[in-house]
Amino acid sequence: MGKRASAELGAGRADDGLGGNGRDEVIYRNLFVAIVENHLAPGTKLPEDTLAETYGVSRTSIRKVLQRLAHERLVDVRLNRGASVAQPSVGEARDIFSARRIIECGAIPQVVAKATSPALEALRDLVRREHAAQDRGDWRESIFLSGAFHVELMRLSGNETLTDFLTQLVSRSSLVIATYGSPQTASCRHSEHDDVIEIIAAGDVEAATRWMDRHLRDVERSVVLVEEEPEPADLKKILEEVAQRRPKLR
Amino acid sequence: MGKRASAELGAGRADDGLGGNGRDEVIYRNLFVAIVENHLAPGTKLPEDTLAETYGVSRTSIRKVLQRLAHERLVDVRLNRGASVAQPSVGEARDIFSARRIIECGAIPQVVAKATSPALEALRDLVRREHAAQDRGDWRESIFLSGAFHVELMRLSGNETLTDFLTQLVSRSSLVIATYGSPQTASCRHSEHDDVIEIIAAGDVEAATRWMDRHLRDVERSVVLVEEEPEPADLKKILEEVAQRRPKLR
DNA sequence: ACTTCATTTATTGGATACACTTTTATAACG
DNA sequence: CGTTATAAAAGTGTATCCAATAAATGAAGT
Repeated sequence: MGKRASAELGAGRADDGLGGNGRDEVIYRNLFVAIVENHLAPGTKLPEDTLAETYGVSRTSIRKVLQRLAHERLVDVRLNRGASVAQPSVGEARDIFSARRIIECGAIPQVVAKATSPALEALRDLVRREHAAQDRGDWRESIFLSGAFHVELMRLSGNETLTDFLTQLVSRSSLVIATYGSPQTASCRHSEHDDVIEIIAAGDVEAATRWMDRHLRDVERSVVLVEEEPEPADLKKILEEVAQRRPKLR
Repeated sequence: MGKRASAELGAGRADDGLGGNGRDEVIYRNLFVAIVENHLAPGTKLPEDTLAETYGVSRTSIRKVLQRLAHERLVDVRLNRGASVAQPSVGEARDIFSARRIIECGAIPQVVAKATSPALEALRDLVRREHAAQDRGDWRESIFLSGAFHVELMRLSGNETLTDFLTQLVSRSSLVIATYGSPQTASCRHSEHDDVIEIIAAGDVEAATRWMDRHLRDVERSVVLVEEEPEPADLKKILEEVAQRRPKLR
């Protein structure tokens, strides 16, 4: 895993309005990256004791971090049942992408208006790194940088509130990608990010908006696809079926 | 203060993905309403001990609630300095209203598409209550219900994620109104909420979008107005001026 | 009298301890 | 052999305790 690009994907600012103490900020970022880059699969339990030992702090600090991640909907916390990596439902996934279309397209005018040359160059660099990651087959980094691109684009609008919202939507998108959709599906094709930079540089609001809408619909279509059953897991039945196919243990 | 309308203004759902235990959920809602209805002025310190005694729980639970409110940007938490009711900056205020325009206008198509008769009737009832509060001069309830209207309108879209975002934006708007802007300015005039219901009932997406944009710009203009200085509080000067006006103590 | 420095007080950050709930393991029973 | 009941284990929820930091008070010096 190369040098981290956490800075770009926000993950909450250093001073975030919360009382981030530096130490638990590090813990937060670690968990955040672990979840968003899919090192921790959706549904994975996150026991407080384990995390506390891992990071050499007490459960108190861990709980704070988990609460924060829960509020960002990256983990589920159920009463007396602890925290686990969130598993977005299909409906949730649709909401997320719908929200992204509305917000990212809606902010395009301000993004175009405030886009400066150096800012665009920074975006180009981000895309370069994204392509590099893709070429070397590092799909985790690739997805990560792809998300960072969208967030940084939004940051150009100068609207911190919207940027925070989008940061959350983008990280949740990563969870959606991890839950539904095959790895290569999401990361490989959609790297037309170069295009939109030039459209924005040209100052064409209409075209940029249309591009963004199409782009997001493409990503969504390539991922959500199947409405799968809630999976109460007829474990018994499944095992019986398998057993019938292989009547004896060889 | 009449029966509360907390349900409408969200304030986080009962099961919110966090481990809301019922007890601290009550505490959260209390504080939430107190802040949004401006019973607690922006900048008010919120000492943990005081709150703990008030609600008869330990500081631990209070801290959890404060963290949550901090994440929703209704309180500021600074390291080793505790929590206080947030004071949105002018820039923040602008961002909030800008975000609201993008999100609320952007969601109009889905709102119109999914609006049902009973849903619209519920909205009309909300407006009736808003007018009632206005007529009796209860500007707190009035502002509260006005916000609830926007949130409930968004809820019609069926997009929970966007509804959550808007809930946060609306409550922060209340803080902005409390910080800048005179009470009657904000609550009195803008009760054209009836109009948009009929436009939506008629299914006119274009008109509804235009209405919403104009409405939100009106609200913003009536509130933010002045870019005021950071107020390092020339306490001394102020007191001297007062002293000069009243040279002797009676 | 005003400023500066030291001490005291108040308040927060974080760790530990204990009560309670859920889950797992074990044993008794059908 | 499978099912249910009981007991142990693991894990979470909350309160309390101690250390660290910031605010407030008071003293000394200019």
